[in-house]
Amino acid sequence: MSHPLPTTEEDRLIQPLKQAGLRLTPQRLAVYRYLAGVTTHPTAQRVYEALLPDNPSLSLATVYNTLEMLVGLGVVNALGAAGDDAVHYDGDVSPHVNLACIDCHRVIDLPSEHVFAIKQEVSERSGYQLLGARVMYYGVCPSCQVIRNEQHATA
Amino acid sequence: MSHPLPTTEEDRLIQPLKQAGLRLTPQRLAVYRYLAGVTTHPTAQRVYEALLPDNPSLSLATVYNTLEMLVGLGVVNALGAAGDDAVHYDGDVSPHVNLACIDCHRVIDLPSEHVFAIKQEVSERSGYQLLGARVMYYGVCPSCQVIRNEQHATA
DNA sequence: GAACAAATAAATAATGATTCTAAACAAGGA
DNA sequence: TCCTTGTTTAGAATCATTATTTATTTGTTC
Repeated sequence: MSHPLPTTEEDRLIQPLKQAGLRLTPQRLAVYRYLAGVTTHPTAQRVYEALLPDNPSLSLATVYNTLEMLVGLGVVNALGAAGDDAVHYDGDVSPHVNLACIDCHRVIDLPSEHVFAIKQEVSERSGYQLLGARVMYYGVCPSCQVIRNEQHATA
Repeated sequence: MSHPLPTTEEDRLIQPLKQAGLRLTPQRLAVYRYLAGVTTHPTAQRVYEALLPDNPSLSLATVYNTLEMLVGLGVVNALGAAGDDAVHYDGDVSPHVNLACIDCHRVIDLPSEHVFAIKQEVSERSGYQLLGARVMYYGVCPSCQVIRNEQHATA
């Protein structure tokens, strides 16, 4: 082939895997593809449920292991819990802000020019070997604010 | 008294408590004071252990309840886990960056001009009622990088 | 200041997300 | 093919966190 192939999810996963001496397995690809293809910020349980129909033999432990590995490779971010007590993951590792609602436990993205600057700041000054980021603000989303007000009025 | 009192930890806790209709108890003050007076980012368990000598009747459940409340009041930030699976808390709610090491699970602070800008950006654009922030980068700290290299050399 | 009511803390049990363990499986090299 | 190594699976175990129940404290009213 004389022209460059477009970058696929597969490509973005294979390189870091090789570099770490790890194999590309169907399970790993499936987990990564799912996270990369979705704009939500699912928990391990949700990833498992989403993949189960097409991967009937998939184990929840594998999802946990794979997510941990992907975080270690830096191709997925671990955002931590969002009011619930399950870790949410983000397949988008480009600098952006996450917003979590502590009532409905949903997490959304928010573009921001300044996160680029922070990332540079950190990687230059810290001496850390950076793996990922967790730029998350938490609070009550507009629709849950409405619900809270209704309940307050009722009570 | 004709001159203004200096702001103490107590003051910064009492106002939000009153506004929420909650009482100031010795336990709540102790937890808040500890977090506000420390530059580390302890877990609930650590807070409990630190306070136990002076508060022999303190219960771990109370620490959890209190921390959750303080987060809800916005006077403490919940940073999420740092490679371990325990939530770390930050008594410093002023905008700054946290850096977590996934090997030793320590979390440190890093000043940053840009976090101020992000916070404003988010609170203006999001429509969320913001309670706290979690601006955390994770990776391997310099001393744990050394340890990793040693192990690699040995193995 | 005693007696009541509401809020809070304590102790402990229960939950459930995550991790560990052991066994089966797959891939690659001699 | 056989062996070695890495990976997945299934289920048991762990342990941070939450819920529950009871006792204590606090604030209030007479």
